[in-house]
Amino acid sequence: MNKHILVADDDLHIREVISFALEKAGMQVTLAEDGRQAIDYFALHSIDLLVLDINMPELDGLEVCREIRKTSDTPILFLSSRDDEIDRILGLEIGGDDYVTKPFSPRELVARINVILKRVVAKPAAVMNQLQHGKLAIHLEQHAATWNGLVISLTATEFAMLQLFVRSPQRVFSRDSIMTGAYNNIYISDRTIDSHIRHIRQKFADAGCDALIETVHGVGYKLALCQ
Amino acid sequence: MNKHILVADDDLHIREVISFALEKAGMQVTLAEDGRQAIDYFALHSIDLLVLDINMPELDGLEVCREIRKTSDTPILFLSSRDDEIDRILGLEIGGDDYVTKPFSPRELVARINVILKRVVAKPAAVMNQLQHGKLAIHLEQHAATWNGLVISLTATEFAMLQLFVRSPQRVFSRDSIMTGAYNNIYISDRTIDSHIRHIRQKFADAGCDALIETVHGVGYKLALCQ
DNA sequence: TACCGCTTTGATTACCTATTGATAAGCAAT
DNA sequence: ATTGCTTATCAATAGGTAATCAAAGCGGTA
Repeated sequence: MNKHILVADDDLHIREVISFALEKAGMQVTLAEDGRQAIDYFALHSIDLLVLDINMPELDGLEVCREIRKTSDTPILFLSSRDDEIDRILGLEIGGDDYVTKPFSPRELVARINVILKRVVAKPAAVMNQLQHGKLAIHLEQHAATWNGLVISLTATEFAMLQLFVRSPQRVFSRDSIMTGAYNNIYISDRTIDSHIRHIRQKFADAGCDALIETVHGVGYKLALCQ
Repeated sequence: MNKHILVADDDLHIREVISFALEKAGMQVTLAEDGRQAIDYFALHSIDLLVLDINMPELDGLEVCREIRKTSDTPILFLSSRDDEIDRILGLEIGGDDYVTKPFSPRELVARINVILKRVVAKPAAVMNQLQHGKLAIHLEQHAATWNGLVISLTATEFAMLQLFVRSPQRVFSRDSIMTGAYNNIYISDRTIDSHIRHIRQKFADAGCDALIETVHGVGYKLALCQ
């Protein structure tokens, strides 16, 4: 259960301080003197978290991170000496999880490591329950649509039809397939479909959106690009 | 109560880092992958604060802010990658409340968010057990509701139903889901639900609150925005 | 037991939506 | 331009849903 932390720093004193603090916090610590050692050790051991100094000769922390990230999502915490060094640590290319600037308090380092480690087992954040198509959004739970942030109230049937369109944005729906998809295959007149289309168009036009639904002559209707 | 934060960033890793940090700080977090999603989500949910990445494809954070500001004063905190972007943000017409430059420490972000939130509502941390939605408050321990400070006495069933609504504002509840959520899945007539809705509406109307619960024809009922 | 307040329900009315046919407008090929 | 077909529009109707109310059922209390 006690976590295995791999620490890479070229400064012996720092290594000692960190090692002492982490072991005191019940973690298993492995120390690397440079990036090369860290990468090699990582390849053959199961590590729960890496602590990487950015400023190391030869292979610096960022490069180590890049290398690690090719094969692993193991959390990485960076140590940096100056603020300007830490460009994009938390950003896209690198993929760090947090950073600490030197000088740091060992206690803070431990605290931050614990935070990151807890995250691994934490629940994923709530998923946004909406379908998106350009400026159009379908809010399933709220049973409502928005266009460019404007709420557009739809009746149950209109909502079902629009939802059908958004779920297959580029597809052309014949009136028959609308009957099957938005209703339960009940037969209704083609005029009924037209009528609902008209109402939907009207409501969106009122919100400033012309041309949400396009007519494909002789075939049916489809959702426009509507960006 | 626990605040609802909407975070928009196109970088998955950043979203994860932020989401974890904020949830750990007791906030409710919703993640958006782009500005469009954020705007549309915002339209139908009560959000206490937005975190917007400035650098997003399509609709960037500044544009999102501009859009939001047309209708709302909800605090906005920007994430920016470069310092030179920041001058414009704070100075000009945009209307952001703070900014954080990447890379940032999650802890710093939380701290700044808390500062902003406290500025908006300087409230004592005493009363914990209540749900809030605009002027409506559900006092769980007292088993009572208040609207705009006025106490509204509710029966047990009415209280259970209203609580269900407040826990998911703007969500549409079918009569069935009300039975499941507010009762214990016991079958009762649809008229019973109507009746309780009527009583709740009546009591709030007496307190000066019309349109607390909206009817979604053919679907069910939902709590109005009601700010 | 009788009372009282809350819950439940059926009946009635009011309201809203869906549907449709008629008519006008639009499109495409001759 | 004409013709034949497809789509748009509209208003009226049918059908379904919600609001309201009164009365009955239920459970606790005096």
